[in-house]
Amino acid sequence: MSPRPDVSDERKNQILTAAEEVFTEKGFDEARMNDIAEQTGLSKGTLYLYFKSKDDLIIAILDRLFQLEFRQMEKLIVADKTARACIEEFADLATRDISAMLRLMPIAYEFLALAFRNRYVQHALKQYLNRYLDILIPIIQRGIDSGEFRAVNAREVAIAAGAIFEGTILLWVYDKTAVDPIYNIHTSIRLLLDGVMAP
Amino acid sequence: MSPRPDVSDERKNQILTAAEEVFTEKGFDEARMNDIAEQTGLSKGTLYLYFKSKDDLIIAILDRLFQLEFRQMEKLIVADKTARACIEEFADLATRDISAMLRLMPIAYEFLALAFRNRYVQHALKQYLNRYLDILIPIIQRGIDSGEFRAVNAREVAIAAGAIFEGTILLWVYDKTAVDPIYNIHTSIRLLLDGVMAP
DNA sequence: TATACATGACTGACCAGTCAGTTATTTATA
DNA sequence: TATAAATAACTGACTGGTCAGTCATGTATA
Repeated sequence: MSPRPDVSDERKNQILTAAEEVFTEKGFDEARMNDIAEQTGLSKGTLYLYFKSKDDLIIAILDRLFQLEFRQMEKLIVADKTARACIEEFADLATRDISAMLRLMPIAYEFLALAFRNRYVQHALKQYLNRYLDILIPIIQRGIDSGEFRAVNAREVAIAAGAIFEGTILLWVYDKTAVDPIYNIHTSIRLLLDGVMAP
Repeated sequence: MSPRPDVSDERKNQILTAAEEVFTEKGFDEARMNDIAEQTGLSKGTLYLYFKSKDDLIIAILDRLFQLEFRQMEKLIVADKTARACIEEFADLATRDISAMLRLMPIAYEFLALAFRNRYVQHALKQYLNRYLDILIPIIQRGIDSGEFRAVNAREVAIAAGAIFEGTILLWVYDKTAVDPIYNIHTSIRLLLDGVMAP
């Protein structure tokens, strides 16, 4: 028997949550390992018991973030709904926990910048987009086949919808007073769908 | 008379161009002032004759970037065209020099991340969005008033178009093989416009 | 000769990562 | 029950490398 219960999973998550907070506030480079240690209530040495480097910690945050996103996507229930209703529900789902998401945008854009130089980050983002397309394209195709939608290209529509989602948040970063992510994502998706509906 | 001709404007631009290159490749934090000096063919000390700090240099790059963008926007000629044609020309214009733009995306996303912590960057991005909206909203409104478009909200359409533009490039960063910025921006804008046209 | 322009070795602050030492908890033994 | 042994968990002062920014010293041109 171990002389003490294993707390490593708990500690790892505790550290990741603290790191997320500190990185969000200061950025990857301005954040000090000491800041993160302080935020957890642990010492700097302890961080290195659970993560072998600062970079390792950053990558672990990326992984946890995408796990969450994927779990979110899987909540979509397709059964007996119109394609339009499915896509609108998808938008609902995506905007449901938006305040938690928006909080993490400083990190998200650092990851996007990192993607140009870091293969692992690059691969994670690629996976994310393709997982999204694999869900949305069949729904749109079903809408086309059933005559609900015009004979558009399903992939092009899926990319347009994805661009609206990501782009609206980006515009919100440009000016938080000019754009309301939830509202504008919904109105934009509706305009797009209007352009796709069969006459 | 000065003992030598004033080269400071030329030097500044030379340094900015070199810095842009190095920052694009390595990111703001991994880039060394020595790297930039080497890229210009000047010495590190000389950089500090023209820019008082690394941060100052980064901000100067931001300023030059937006100057260029604004000059690009002003090329749009509105006279005697349908609103739809105007918006499509706007998309043409925006995608014309896209390869130069895409090259700078690593920097662009670093600026977006910076915007959360740096007031100056924040203000520059805000200006940019609002300048864009000030151009596009009147065009769309004109389309509505003339009966070319349905009675939609001009601002919502402008934001949707902006989101498509910015979001498509973002999706391209996610996966450069899955998205073709020029092609997908055009198809998406067209789908949106289809949704806006009067029946 | 006067001076704008340029240099690059140098410095000092900074910080990721280390490690010798400490503390806390459980188990084994008497 | 008391004590000792075992070890997981944790600590924080320290180190070595790094790099932005400086400045004493050139150099070329009017």
